[in-house]
Amino acid sequence: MATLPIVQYEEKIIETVENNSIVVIIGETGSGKSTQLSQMLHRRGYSKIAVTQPRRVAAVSVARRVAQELGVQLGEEVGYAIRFEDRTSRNTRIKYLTDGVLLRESLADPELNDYSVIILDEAHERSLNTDILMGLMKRLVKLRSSNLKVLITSATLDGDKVSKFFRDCPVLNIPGKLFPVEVLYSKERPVNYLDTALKTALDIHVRQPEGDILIFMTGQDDIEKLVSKLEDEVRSLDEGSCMDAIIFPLHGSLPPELQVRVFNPPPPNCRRIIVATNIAETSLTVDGVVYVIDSGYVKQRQYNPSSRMYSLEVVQISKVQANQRAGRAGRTRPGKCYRLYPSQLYHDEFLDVTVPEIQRSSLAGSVLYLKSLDLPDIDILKFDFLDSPSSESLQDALKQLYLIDAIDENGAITSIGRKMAELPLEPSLSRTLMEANNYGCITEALTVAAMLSTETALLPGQSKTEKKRKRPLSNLPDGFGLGDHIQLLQIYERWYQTDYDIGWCKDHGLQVGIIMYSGISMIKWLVSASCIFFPKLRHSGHTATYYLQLTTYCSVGAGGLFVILLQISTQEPKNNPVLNFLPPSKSKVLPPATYPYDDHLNHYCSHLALLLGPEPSGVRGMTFARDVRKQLSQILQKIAKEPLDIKENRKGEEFRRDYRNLRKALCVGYANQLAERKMHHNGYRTLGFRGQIVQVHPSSSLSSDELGKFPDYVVYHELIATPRPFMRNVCSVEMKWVIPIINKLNTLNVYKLSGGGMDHVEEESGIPDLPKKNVEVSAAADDNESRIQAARERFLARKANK
DNA sequence: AACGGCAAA
Repeated sequence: MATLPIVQYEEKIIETVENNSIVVIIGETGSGKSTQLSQMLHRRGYSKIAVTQPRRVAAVSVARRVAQELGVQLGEEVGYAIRFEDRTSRNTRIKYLTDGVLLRESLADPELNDYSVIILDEAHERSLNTDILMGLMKRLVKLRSSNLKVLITSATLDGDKVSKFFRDCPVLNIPGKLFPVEVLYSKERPVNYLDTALKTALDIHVRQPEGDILIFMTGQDDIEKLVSKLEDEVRSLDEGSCMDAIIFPLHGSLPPELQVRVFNPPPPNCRRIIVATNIAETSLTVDGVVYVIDSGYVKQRQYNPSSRMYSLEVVQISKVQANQRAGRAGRTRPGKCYRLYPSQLYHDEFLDVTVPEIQRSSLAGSVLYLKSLDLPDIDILKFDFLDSPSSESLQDALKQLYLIDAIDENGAITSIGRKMAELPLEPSLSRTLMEANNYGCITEALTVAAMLSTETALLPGQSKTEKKRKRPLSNLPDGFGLGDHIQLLQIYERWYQTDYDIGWCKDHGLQVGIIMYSGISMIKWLVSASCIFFPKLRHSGHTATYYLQLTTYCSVGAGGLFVILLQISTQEPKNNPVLNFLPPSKSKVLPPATYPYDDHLNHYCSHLALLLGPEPSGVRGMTFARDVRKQLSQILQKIAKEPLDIKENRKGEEFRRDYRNLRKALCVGYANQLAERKMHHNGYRTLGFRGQIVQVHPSSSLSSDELGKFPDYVVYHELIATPRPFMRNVCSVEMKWVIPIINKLNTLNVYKLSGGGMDHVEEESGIPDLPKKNVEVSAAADDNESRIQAARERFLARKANK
């Protein structure tokens, strides 16, 4: 601890913080900023300190580490708060939280008066939430200049910019504890970066002394190709000519038990070669890496506000990213970084900093959030961001919010919008929930919202053997052909009928997800699943017998958080290492009566977290949906004036063949995401400005009629160009529900929405200096008028046919 | 008939 570089700077840091409201800290990797800054300020007597982290695991593991260093019980003086889990108490003085949680807290108390210090950690990653927080902090220090200190940690290349943003606040540089990394550039950009990476890796393997190799690629496809090529090449090397090599793929859609394999130390005289996405850039740290091969590329999600479409593109990384990648080689000893691009390219073409997420995302949710804060002096279009999103993007957000009644025609937040902002959902889904309450289908709508929040519950398993196996999707409900929202609802209802049986998910090819337990919640789980102590777990009410097996354990993050993965299966495991792993005295019986909690076990478990999941791929599966649903219904109950009729779920009501009320609610909620089928084929045109021609995604459960035609109108959850434009997750709606929305589209006036109509200067000038957008509005209005006419005619024609 | 970088409330 004493060797952390930051310790020498304590006096300087404290002095600067005492004299300034905002301080930027440039803390390189290994400087100890995440664990030490909060403790220094705590020692200095600041009453309550919040430290934000962009990732949940980081918030938990750093808090755990700090509690350990201070010798206190986690959740007392030192605690953390992440979604679904608040481990703090009245005594908590240092609180680690995800930036999303702090944003939620500031909704309840915009001045965040609970805190005397707020530290925004990892601000250089420029996550959407951190950027909004930076804007808010700038205001807050003015309001609370006497009793609030803000610290922002960033990267070398970004520090001056952040300082400038905060009125030239002081910047402190804290060196890191990395070993030197020699950077080698290639002479030119390779034609085929996959082959070049292959050659470079083999060259290192054959010529260079021991040390693991980490290769940064862009995605799963390239990783799998490179892994198999590397395996072939390594196998064909002469026996004994060099050391062995073991090759691991590493990316987010890999099941966690395969992800954590890279943490196992390699056998003697064996080199690990890890082929990874940028998951290894920040989220996972592998010790022992000495050589990094950097392709210079990354896949980025991009939002285009004029087409309202997302795309996933391979782009050049930024200098900050390149340096972060290089740094991965110097964690345990001096290393080397092989950049597969020329040094000139790095200096001349690479952006200093990654394009912030706020400039790459749809902003409807963020704008609604800001509106709901009621900041009196703030015009949303002029909100002071470190990097502003384009005005087109902000206007897009305003239009969307207007269409779903979250703001009125003058851009002011409505009472509906206020309630929507309370829900941790995209605006269209929170609007759907509001409407569903009026139509008596809130129970179902909650489930739909929760299932859509998982994004990946229905994805098939990723491993090759999984792909060969035919997905038994045919056994799953089909949504009666009405669309994916209905199908997701039916799937969840089925799962509910099995009493949330994890085996059922597995049998039906659904992602289960990971449940993260720690501390007391983990002990509770251990007790309830006494299978740890008895290898057989009999699932109550069912005849099947499940077995639990410890598959692996490892430590992640700087705080030394231990993760155990347990696997549930219906096959009897060959061995059960759990019994060996637990302290011998506790490995027999733990009767529920001794809980809470056997001191020894409690102490033991306070340094453990447990990830439980049979075969999750990505963290978000069915268990996540269940957590989200519970959270949403709690929030809804809280903000409702009268008690709501929310049931845990409905059983066996599949006779509701048309789900009319639910689809009606969805139509209102997704008024900004409507599409109309083209006359003569199954393509759709999105309604609203600049209609896009799009197709229903082939994976959709939406079915066509006997003539092979899709419904005339659908709502969609997302537009994605991959690279052809698709609507992902669609639901059939009826024209008569759509007409009021089209009418509303006609009243849309961006000028007024963005507050321009209230701008005195422009009004008094008398010059009708209408922005271009107004021209667009009238053009769109004509367009819509003719479309309504056409729709009416078709409607009447169909009626006449019947 | 497509196919998914990483986060988070």
